[in-house]
Amino acid sequence: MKEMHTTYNPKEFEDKIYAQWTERGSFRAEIDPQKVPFTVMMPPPNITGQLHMGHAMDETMQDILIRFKRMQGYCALWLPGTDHASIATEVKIVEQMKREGLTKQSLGREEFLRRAWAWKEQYGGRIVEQLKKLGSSCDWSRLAFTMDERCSSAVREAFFRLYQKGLVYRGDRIINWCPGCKTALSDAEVEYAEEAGHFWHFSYPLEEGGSIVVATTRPETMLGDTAVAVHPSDERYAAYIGKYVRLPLTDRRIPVVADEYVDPAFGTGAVKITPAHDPNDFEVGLRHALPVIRVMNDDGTMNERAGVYAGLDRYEARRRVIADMQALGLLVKTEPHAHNVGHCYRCHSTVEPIVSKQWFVRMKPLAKPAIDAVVKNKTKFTPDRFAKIYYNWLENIRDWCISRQLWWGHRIPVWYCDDCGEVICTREGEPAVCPKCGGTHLKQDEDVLDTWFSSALWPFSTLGWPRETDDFSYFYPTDVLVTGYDIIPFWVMRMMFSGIEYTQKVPFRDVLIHGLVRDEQGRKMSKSLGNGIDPLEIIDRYGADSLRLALVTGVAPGNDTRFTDAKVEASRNFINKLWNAARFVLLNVKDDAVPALSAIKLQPADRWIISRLQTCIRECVLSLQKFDLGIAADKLIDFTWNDFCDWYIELSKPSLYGGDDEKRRGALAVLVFVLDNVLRLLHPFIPFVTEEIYSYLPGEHGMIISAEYPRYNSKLAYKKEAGAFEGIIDLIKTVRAMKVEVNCPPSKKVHLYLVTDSRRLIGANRGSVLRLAGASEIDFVDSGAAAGDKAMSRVCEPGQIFIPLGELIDIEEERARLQKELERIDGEIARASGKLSNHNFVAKAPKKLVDDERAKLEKYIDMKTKTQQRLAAL
RNA sequence: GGGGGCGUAGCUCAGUUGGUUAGAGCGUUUGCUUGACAUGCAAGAGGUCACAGAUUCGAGUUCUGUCGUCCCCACCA
Repeated sequence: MKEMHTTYNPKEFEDKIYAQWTERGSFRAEIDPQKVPFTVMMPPPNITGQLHMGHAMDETMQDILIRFKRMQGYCALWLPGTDHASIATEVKIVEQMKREGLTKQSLGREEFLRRAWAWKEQYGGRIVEQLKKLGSSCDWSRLAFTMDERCSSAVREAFFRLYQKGLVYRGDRIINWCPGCKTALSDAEVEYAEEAGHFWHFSYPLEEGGSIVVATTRPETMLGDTAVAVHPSDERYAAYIGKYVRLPLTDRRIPVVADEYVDPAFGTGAVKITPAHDPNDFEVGLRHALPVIRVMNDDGTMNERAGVYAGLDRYEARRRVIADMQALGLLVKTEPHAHNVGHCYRCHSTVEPIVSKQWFVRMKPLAKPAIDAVVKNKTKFTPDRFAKIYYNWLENIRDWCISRQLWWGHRIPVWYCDDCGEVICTREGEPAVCPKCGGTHLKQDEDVLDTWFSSALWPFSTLGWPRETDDFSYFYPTDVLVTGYDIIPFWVMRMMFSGIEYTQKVPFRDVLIHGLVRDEQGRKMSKSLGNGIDPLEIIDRYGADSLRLALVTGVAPGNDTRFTDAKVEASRNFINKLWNAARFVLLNVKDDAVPALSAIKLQPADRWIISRLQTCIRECVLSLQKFDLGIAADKLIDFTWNDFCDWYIELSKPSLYGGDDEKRRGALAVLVFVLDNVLRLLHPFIPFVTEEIYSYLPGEHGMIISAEYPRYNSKLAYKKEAGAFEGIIDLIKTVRAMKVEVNCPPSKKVHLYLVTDSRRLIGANRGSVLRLAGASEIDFVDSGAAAGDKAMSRVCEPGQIFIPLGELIDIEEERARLQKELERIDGEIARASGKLSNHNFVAKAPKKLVDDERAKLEKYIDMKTKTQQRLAAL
């Protein structure tokens, strides 16, 4: 039999084991009608991305669930993939081209796309390799990409269906325009941040004399003003309604209109209306049939409609407008004003609301069924409070702008007829002839779709939809989606309504939401702060298992967590403990044949640990089923370290070294049995080290990844025996504490005198008690007198302990200690009898609770008597 | 303006449907080269569960309010 290394060194086996899993196809989900499928779709990381802690946590949680279900016998599919990340990737490629002195325009669309694909080939696989280092057991044979053929045909089909149903439309609307990326953005892609700005009050002269003062934070937009609005019931301005204003800096004549939108209490109570550059103004403009004058170009400079300001950057234009207004004596005042400014989530440029012709998805009809599905519990959020956030989004949703003025992405499958203007959307192929006029001058829409349009189809596009593939019919709908709360609006919500709309089924039954991984000080990890911790570096230092465990312990679903080296070290220490426990077991096994559990006579300690194991299995499986990964991990660590290592292994030593071969073989059988269970229980959390240790276990067995997950076995619960055995543990702990109290060195053996009813049980565990309590002899006596006058005493679960300590003990100190103990016992008696004298408690509380309380009271009364006797004897 | 989280040991956090003496890791105190492990072992110290009410036989847990703190959404120019 091969021997384990003396120290836990993950580097020696993690890569090797991953290769073994891959070679054996352990991750591959083969459709099996006999099995129940369990499917998880990996949130596809961006091809531009590098693995960060957020991914590491997300992947770890998914891998835990997948490995757990796989071991439970499900046909577990974890489907991996990457996202083309339209805007993020295009930004990177443009940057790269810029360094070479190239632009999109100079290169042309075709050449640009060729470079983009080359870029994808070069970097798109990087994150996939990083995922493997974590131990992710995904089915790489099904690796998907949002722009591969499968996903692209799903996008085409989805768009076509929406078009047929009139759920997509093209129109001029105010959208968020990013002058940096030169594309439209959806509402979700804008991030707001408070900035110190100014509020400029401008005086607009009325045609008939007098003036009206408006306030603005974006003076340059006044060049596109087409009205001034006041509240209809605002008396101050009642006389001006219907009159005209001469818009300064231009020669335009614009009306004063009345609109409910204006808040008379804010600012001057008069608002300049710029329909082309403000969403609210746009609405006002529609109500009053105002012209829409767009004064800005796509790159953030002013256009020819801005007159003398044409060609200036928006901020330069702002300065000039202010200066010119001041020169005209029309700048009434400037006041500081903090306001929220929208920024592009990719390049962080200040976003401009601009009127523009874009494609939109009509959201109202899609949102309703998506809300209902969660209300009706077809899809369940964990923790469920996130359902509220989901509702909140969907209930207030506006139409989704899906066109992007980019090249990298799914081109909008719409053609325009140059001859008659007909708009053509086809299910597949490229139309050659206009169905309306027969013309052949057809041009495809220049724009691509929002990246999230294809991600929204992820749970089924990856399985072959719209074709009725075997994968699709077997694995869909998926079971659980694991993701962070920050992308509920981007992704979760959109998958929900898309899944329901296209497949008539919710795309997943559960959504497990986790929080953010923060740095040691609780700050969000970010590139700009430079406070990100590289998971790969942590893996290099501690191994993937330690990282994984650190990411799930002490974490509650949905809550943010801080990542610290100390946490990884704690996990590493645990794994080291497990490693050494295994080493202990296996060193003792040597080349012996280990008997089956059923073939040996179980000792009390054996039944105790086996019973504790059953409890652990039950609680662990229950927690995993509820997605309480942190709790499950805690229970496993606690059982392994405390019950198994600190108690059972120590308890087994007298059997192993006592010279009784039957006992030795019995202890070995139990040690191997428990170790085997512990490894399988822990495998989803720390797959590498459990696989490695498993390979050293005696007997014929395959790999742990395909082993069965432990199941609770009521026949092995041994409730009564295990309960009784707790008394032995209490006895040992009490003796240990007694020795420490009097500074008796652990190496000095003491003589125990016990007054107890549990002579048989203690007798059966005599060796363990002597060894673990550090005692030389045990005598069962009827009273403490046998221990002599100068003895100390304590009451424990099985009875009363006396230890004659001769000169080692100070009578006065012991008396004081007993006095203190008596006070504590009195407190307990008061508490218990108080509870029991409460008629309501006795009458209304469950019977078991009342009985327990009575038993406790009796125990304390007994303890009090014994302690008092001891005090008197001193 | 709307919604949500958090406030528990020195620090970071768990705490399942209300029910023994409120837990863990780290830190800390004392002792220990105990035939797997000092990445360890044993024994400890350390908590008015933010505050005030309410419900209940019983509240860290449920409800109401207050304070502090963080986040998301909306975006009154």
